Amino acid sequence: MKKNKSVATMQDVAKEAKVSLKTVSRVINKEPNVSTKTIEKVQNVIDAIDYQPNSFAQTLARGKTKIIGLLYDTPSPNYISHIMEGVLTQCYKSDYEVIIHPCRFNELTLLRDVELLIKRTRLSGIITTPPLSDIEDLIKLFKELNIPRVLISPGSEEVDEPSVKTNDREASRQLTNYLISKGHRRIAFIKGHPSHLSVNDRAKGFFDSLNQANIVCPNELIESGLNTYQSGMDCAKRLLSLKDIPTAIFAANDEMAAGVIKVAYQSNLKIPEDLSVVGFDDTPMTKMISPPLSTIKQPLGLMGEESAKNLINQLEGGSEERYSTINSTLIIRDSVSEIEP
Amino acid sequence: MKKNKSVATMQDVAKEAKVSLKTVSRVINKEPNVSTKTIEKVQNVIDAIDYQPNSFAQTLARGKTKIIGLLYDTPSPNYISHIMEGVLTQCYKSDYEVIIHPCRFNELTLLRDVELLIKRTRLSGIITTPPLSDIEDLIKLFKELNIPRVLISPGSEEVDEPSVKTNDREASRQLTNYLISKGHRRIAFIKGHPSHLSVNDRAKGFFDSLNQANIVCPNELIESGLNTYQSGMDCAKRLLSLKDIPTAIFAANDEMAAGVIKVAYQSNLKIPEDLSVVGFDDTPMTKMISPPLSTIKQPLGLMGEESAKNLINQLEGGSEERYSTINSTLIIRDSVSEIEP
DNA sequence: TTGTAATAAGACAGCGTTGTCAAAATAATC
DNA sequence: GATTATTTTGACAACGCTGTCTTATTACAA
Repeated sequence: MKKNKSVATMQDVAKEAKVSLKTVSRVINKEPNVSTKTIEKVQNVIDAIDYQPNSFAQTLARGKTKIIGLLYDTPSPNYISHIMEGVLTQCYKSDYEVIIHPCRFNELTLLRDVELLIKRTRLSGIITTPPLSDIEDLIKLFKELNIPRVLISPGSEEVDEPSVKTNDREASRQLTNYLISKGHRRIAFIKGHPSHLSVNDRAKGFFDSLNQANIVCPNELIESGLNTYQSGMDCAKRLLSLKDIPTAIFAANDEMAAGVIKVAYQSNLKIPEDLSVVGFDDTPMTKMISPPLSTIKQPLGLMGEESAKNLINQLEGGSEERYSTINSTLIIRDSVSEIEP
Repeated sequence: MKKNKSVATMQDVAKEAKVSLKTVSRVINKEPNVSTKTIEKVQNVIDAIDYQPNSFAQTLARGKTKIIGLLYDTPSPNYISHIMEGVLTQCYKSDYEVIIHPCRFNELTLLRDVELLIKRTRLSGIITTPPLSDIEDLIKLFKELNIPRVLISPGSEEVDEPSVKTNDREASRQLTNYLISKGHRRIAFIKGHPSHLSVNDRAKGFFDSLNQANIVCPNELIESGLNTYQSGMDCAKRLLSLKDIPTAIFAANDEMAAGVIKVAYQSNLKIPEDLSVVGFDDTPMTKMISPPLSTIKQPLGLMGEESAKNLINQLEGGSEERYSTINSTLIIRDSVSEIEP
């Protein structure tokens, strides 16, 4: 190939520094047993000619990659881009590359696709986001391929897999407590997408709080949505056509909550005076709608960082905690009113 | 290394099919001059043992990578994730890998960072998003490094670089025309972030329309924001404290438009009855606020696809158009009212 | 048939690293 | 000062593929 214009190679460094190839390699990889004098000499040459090791040659020689795959399936742009941000910064620090891979949740070829991805790019580890974190066959595949992995927010509780979770259930309980503390007793809940197990915790926390306060929630106040704005509207329509409408509605995500608010306005209800609404996720939109929505914020960036840290730790043979939980926080804005009983 | 558990290699295929290494290579790369019989024989073995070529070895041997870098600097999650989606699907088809790389616009190390990225990962091509597409030093760097590239939505008109643009100026003109057609004459404009050249076109189109209609726009009606919700509120406050407030406000992006709406409500103005508002970008939020915002939608996914296509075409020696323009479209919703003069 | 051109298949040397093992240099011991 | 550890360096063969060049095979014409 074009030997002339090409980038500097280890050969060049070795020749210039008058040492062997292997010694340069040692310096680069900070291996022990190199005299400080040699290190300095080599490092100077490296700096001088701006040498960058060829990662492909490294990978080939080492027999293993430094690449992490981030799998996702069309979650909200907000979700994935923040998770990604965290994963990238962490991987960048540890000199790992990241391959972002969109999947189709309910595509038949999902498993094969992922298998090919892993084999083709020789991924050294994988991070999954919901709802992929709950696909049992996928996890089985990872096990078979024996590939290190971290699941972000798996919904099932008994997963014996490295994972990063948030305390959604507890946060959800707190938010419900907050509603109750404001005098609400007739509270409706709109569940999230049935196949997204990870949103289940949100419902659980809701019921935890109600039980604790000895409030019984009639079935008519429980709706099931699809995580979309439209489905939030649909559920709200049913809820608001009840003879005895709820005083507050807790939607399992912000989009659905926004749908609720929309329908409430259409029904000439004022928010929060006539109806309190809360959501979950703290998407940017929550600040911009009227009234600004009270909700729960997941530390997405941190979750991304944490999962990458966890995975890299596995890869480098560390033995830290394989499970971690990060706290979500309540964001109180103006969508809840105090009511007199 | 662990020769036992390892994945299948070209050797294995060659041995099994009783052909030479090179012949297997030919089949894999669909090179000419292989008899159909041999192709079939080899392909069968490949399928049977589920052989996947080692891309690192390929890259090393070929002397060039199939990796594209996508550079971005904290644009809205919505923007980057849709662009990314398009880039990924296109690259996936052509068997390219994508490395997503966040940059810090005004960090001193930006240039060095990018240079290192390129050298370290041996990127074969680069795609930039705004505002990076307008950093002259960055483009100079690309030129020096002689690396193929595509700029998405560069703001400057005279860039002689492969690029993918939208007809923002024209779309903006049309949206303004629409306002005028509804009887508006006193229309305010909130410009975008001064260092994001790409949003300039939006202002230009606005003035195009006004000029065409022989409407003069007093200076007091031109505000300059920072693309954020908060800055939209700030600008709106000034605009709405004028003695003679505008009948319509065109904000250069949706976030700022949302800020305008917020402030208008605070000032007890009804929208669209008392004030019409339009934005730009069609972020998901625009449907959820009240009233749903009229705006302009950029085909982000397509833009991503197009830029990847363009870049890959350069890389593979094709000679198609280096510039392309994709049409943005007007999205008319309920934030504009007709006014009687 | 025989000779020639076209086509198909293979041998072999890299690509730029790292791992293994051996050699050289240095330090430590008696 | 001779001998033995220890540390530091180097030679060389992988890693799994592709490019170049050569050879074997087949097709075609005379």
